[in-house]
Amino acid sequence: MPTEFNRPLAPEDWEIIRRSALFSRVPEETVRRMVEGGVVVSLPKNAMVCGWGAPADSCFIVIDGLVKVFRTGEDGSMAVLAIHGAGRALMLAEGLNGSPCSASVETIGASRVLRLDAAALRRKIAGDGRLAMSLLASAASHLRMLVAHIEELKTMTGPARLADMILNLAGVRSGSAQVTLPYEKQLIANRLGMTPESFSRAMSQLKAHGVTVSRDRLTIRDVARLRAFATPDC
Amino acid sequence: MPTEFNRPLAPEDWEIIRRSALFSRVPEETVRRMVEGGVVVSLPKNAMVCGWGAPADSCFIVIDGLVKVFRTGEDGSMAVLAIHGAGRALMLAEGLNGSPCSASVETIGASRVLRLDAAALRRKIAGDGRLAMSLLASAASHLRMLVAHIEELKTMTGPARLADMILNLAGVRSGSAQVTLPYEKQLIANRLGMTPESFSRAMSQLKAHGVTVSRDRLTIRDVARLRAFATPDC
DNA sequence: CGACTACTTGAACAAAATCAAATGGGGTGG
DNA sequence: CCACCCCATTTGATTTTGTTCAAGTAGTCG
Repeated sequence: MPTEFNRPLAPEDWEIIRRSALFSRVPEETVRRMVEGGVVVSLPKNAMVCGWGAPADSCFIVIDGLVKVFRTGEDGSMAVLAIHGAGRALMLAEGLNGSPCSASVETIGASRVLRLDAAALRRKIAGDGRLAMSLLASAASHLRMLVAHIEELKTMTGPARLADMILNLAGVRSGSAQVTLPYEKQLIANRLGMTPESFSRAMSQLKAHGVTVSRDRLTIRDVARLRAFATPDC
Repeated sequence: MPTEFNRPLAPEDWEIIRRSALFSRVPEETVRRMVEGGVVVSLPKNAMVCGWGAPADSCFIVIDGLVKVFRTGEDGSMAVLAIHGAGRALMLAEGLNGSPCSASVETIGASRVLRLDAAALRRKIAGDGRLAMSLLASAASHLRMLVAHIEELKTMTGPARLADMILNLAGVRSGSAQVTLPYEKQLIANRLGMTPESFSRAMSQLKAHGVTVSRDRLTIRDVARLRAFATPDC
């Protein structure tokens, strides 16, 4: 368990938060009030941010690095629910109504997160409808992500899910593209709901659809073609 | 498309909403303000409440009956995300921040829902921190449900998911129990992420673990034994 | 009674997990 | 600098799981 280093919010961290998707449409003054009193926590790789079932007395905002949100079964199996980077909130809904953490969170690389006291946040919201609204918006986007995740799991095959993820990473509509896998393949595999072996085979299949792989760098020859494979109909 | 019958909120409907899990911990006056101006809509079976992608200018609360929340793929495939009964909110997060509906909702039997104007609700929240907090709590519970759903899909086999669902319906820790399936098996199958055929076979497997089936009535000989099958470890 | 729908069952097939064994870097200690 | 080890990844063979297609049963509603 390596040491964690804490300090108050520095200007460059403030900029990251200010610009994040979560707050980009919220008045600056409102954001400032929300993060007031927060502490920046620096964490090494594989550090636990919070554990399932624990009281969520803090909320977090990722400033830097990547974290995985996951559940573990009694048998030690793990299901990755999401992987979050800068600007994403963690344990927001839980912290705000005093419920226990619904999942565990760990860093997957050296990261910095802003820790906010849940009780203080609650007080601020009670007095600021605008802040409440922006947090509700955050919850809504979180919900949409989970819903999309479930839909994927229920309706797409493994290789299709992988293709879909790669296309999202590429973020391009047509032509060719270069993508770098943002983290270990094992983790991606779990996030996509498959074993590392299946992941590897799925990747092989994509080679037949214009994807070349070298290490963690992918080249998509024709984005439209790959999309046609990921979403056969429509 | 059969007619829908609308009328203002009657006292008996008020009681249902007042007592629902969503509002049971919220001050009565707050709840009253929230549902003020709402309209009760009576819907027949298989009526659409709202469709994916449409602007969510209304939020709903189920008063009576059951609705399914689902997504459809471009190819017509359907993925049931949840099935909700009395007291559950629909399109709450979406309505509150003006985003489009993230899923479709249809009744699966004659139902009544309370329709609330999203813009009006938004205004009320901005002025009432307590109301905001209770809605945030609702969003949180919704999140937890989806997270649990994803975990199930990723870590349990079909029969285990079915067993788990039955145990939840029974709501008993030990001994024996009687359960009535609350809706069509096809729908349950989809909700559990499998085909009707697989559902049927899964049910057969459970017979070997002390479950007898007759129509939509199940008898669990020993709850603990079934639980051991659903959650092999721990 | 007959048509319809929901459900069940069977057989063949497809997808993914599992078990087992290679491959291949990257980093460490010598 | 090099040999070696550790770990992630890949590949192969096999088994489990679940889907698909097809046929049959049963209850329901006209």
